[in-house]
Amino acid sequence: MLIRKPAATRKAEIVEAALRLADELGPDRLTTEAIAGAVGLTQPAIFRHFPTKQDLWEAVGARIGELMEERWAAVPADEGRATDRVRALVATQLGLIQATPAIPAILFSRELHVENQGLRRAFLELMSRFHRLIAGLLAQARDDGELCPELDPDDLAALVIGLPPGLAVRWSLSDRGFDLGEEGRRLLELQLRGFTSEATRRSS
Amino acid sequence: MLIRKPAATRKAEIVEAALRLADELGPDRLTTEAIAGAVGLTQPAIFRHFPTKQDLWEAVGARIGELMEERWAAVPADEGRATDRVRALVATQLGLIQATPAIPAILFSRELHVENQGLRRAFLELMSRFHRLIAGLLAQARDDGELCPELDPDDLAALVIGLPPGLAVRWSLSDRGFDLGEEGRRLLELQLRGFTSEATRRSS
DNA sequence: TTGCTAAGTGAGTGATTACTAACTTAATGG
DNA sequence: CCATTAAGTTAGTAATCACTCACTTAGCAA
Repeated sequence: MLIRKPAATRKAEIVEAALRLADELGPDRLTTEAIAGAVGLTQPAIFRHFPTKQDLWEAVGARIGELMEERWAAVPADEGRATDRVRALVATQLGLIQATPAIPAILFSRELHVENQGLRRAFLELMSRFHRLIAGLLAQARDDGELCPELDPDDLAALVIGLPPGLAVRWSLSDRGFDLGEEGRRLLELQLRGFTSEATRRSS
Repeated sequence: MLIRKPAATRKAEIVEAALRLADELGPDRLTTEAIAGAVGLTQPAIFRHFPTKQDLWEAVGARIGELMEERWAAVPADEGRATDRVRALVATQLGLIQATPAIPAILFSRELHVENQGLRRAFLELMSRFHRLIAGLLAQARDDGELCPELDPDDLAALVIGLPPGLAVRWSLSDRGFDLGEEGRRLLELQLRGFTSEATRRSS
């Protein structure tokens, strides 16, 4: 018959289905009916786990944050050159967008901006932390003589973190017609090369 | 009493209102009722001008394309250094996003991606033309000795056109808490500087 | 084995929304 | 000044959707 699962498990299933369907249908067209169907439940069952749809969006937002942090954490913190760690961190962002393509649309969706200011601020905080992380690594790279010393690591980091979403626009418009990770890595090389100090460039 | 306007004028008013409201309410929450209210008409009047809501979205999309082209065309084609024209073109993109902040959300919206593939392709074509435009200018700059000769202008252009949307994500998450144009121009300077050939950098 | 808890269902509701049909009247050209 | 055209209105409809409520039963602990 029907298998009942503990609430925590179901909640996770629902959030995951919501993320997938938000991509397939668009964040706006995401209905509780569609989610229920994907999970294999009736529509009212969703409301047992999330009293309102906004609660569901909140959980989806939190999940995206978790996914980001998980992937950052998987990048070893203290080995290799600082620039290599920047490469790895950017690669996680590209991989995340590829695995969960609804993310850019959700970041711009008004679920986040009009409906849920708190969540918007949470994402801003997350992005700021990522910014500081990258900026710190770039500062370290600069101190190691890898990067041009007169460039501001904060500004460089802004360019680096803008790269994945900037590329995602073209990826999205092209109907995902190219490999986001591959293209992103190639462009990041170019980006980092522009920051490189002449001494290092000659020596490597 | 009620002022009647020719269909062409009303259509333009409706599209403009839709663009503004798509930002305020989100592209998803954009209802014919809200548009009608903003234009000063009753809701069914919208359907006299646009038989279906999809026709309206198509017109909105076409309008965005027009706005882009208008602004590009305003950049003088044959004066100044090639890099200065790149600066001017990027500035138009930043200005457009600032003036019509719904654009990024619309680019990712499923109105465009699931509902209206033709429009998506039109935007891709528009972006490709912009890409070629920038790449051509960068190639020219390279030939003028302004840019490092071994860098591929196509890839450099990809970084340059990704800058405005990449920055728009942060702008949006920060609740538009900084000047997009100003920040964008500063980062573009940094970006271009990375592409600059050493000879030029020393001489300027 | 049994009794309790909570996951899930069936049936429904009010609000919203894209869209229609029949009618009205402002604007325009002759 | 009048007739025609077309912009706009009033009233309504079918569909969709978030959400509710009373009820059922799977799963677990004692």
